[in-house]
Amino acid sequence: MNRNSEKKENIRQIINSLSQILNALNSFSKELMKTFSITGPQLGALRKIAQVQQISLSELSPKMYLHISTVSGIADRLEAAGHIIRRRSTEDRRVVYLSVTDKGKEMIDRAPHSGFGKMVHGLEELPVEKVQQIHDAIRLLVKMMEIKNNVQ
Amino acid sequence: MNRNSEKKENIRQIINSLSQILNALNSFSKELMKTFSITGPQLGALRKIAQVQQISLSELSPKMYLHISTVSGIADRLEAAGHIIRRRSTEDRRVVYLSVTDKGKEMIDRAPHSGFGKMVHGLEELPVEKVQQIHDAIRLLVKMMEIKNNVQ
DNA sequence: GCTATATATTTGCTATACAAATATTTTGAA
DNA sequence: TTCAAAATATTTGTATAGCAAATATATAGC
Repeated sequence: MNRNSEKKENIRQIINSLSQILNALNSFSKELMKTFSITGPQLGALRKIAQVQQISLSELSPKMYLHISTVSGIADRLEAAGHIIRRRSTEDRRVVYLSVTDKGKEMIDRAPHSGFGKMVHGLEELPVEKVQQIHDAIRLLVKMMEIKNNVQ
Repeated sequence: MNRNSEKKENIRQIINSLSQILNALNSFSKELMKTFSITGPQLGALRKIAQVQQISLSELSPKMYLHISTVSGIADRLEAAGHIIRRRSTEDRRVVYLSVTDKGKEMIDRAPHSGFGKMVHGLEELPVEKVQQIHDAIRLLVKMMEIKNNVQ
C-alpha cells in the first residue's frame, strides 16, 4: 500500500470512528430518556435556562438553533413535568421568562452530563502530553469544518 | 496553571470541540433535508441497503439500532419517494427484501456523504503523518467509550 | 392615536421512534 | 402430521421533535 492510499484509509477510518462516537451518543440519548424520563432536547434546554437564572423564549431559541415554536413546545413539556416555571415579565408583558425549579435543578444534577462520561474518565487516566495531543487533533478537525465557536 | 488543571482544561475543550462537531452535523442534516428532500435516517437506510444489494427489515433494523417498526416506516417513505422497492422473498414468504432503485442510487451519489465533507477535504491537504496522528487520537477516544465496532 | 413590530402561543403538518397488536408464514415438537 | 410456538413484517396508537403560518397581545415609533 503506497502512502497516498494509506492516507485515504486513515481518513476513512477517522470518519468512521467519529460516526461511531455519534451513534454512541444517540444511544446515550435513548438511555437517558428511559432512565430519567427526560429527552435530550429537554435536558439541553434545562441546562441553558439554568445557566442564566431566567431567559425568554426569543433568547433561548437562537441558543438552541431551533424555531421558537419548537422551543415553546419543549418548554410546555418541561413545565408540565415541573422542571421549569413560566413567569410573565412585569416590564414588558409580551415577554415570558423561563426559570428552573428545584426539581429541575435536581434533574440537572442527577442526569449524566452526556454520553461523554466514559470518555472523560478515560482521558483523566492518560498522561497530560497524550491529552494535549488528542486536544490538538480534535481542534484541527473543528477548524477544518469551519465551525464558529458559539459560546454562550 | 499546574499540570493537572492544564489537563482538565484540555479535556473540557476536547468535549467542547466534539460537541461542536455534533452540532454542525445536526445542522447539516437539516440542510440536507431542504436541499435534497430526504432526511438523515432515510439517507442512512438507503446507504445501508445499497451496500448489500438487498436486505430484509429484520436484518436492517439492528444495523440501524432502530426498532423494526421504525425502520418499516422509513422504508415506507423511501418506497413512496421511489428510492427503494419492496420485493417478497420466494424462499421464505414472510421476508420482504428492500433494494435500491436507480433513482435511489442517484440520490446516494448526489447527496453529500455527510457533514464531514469539509473535514475530508481538510484532511486530504494534511501530510500522511499528521493524518495518522489524528487517526490514533480518535481511535483512542472510541476505545475509551467502549463502542463495539459494528462492521457490516 | 394608529400602524408596524416584537413576543409568545396555537394550529397544522411531517418525520422519528417505540411498543403492542395483528396477519401471515415457517418451524418444531408431540 | 398436526398444531402450537416462533419469526417476519405491518398496522395502530402514543409521544416528541421540528417547522411554518396564523393568531393574540403588548410595545414602539411615526
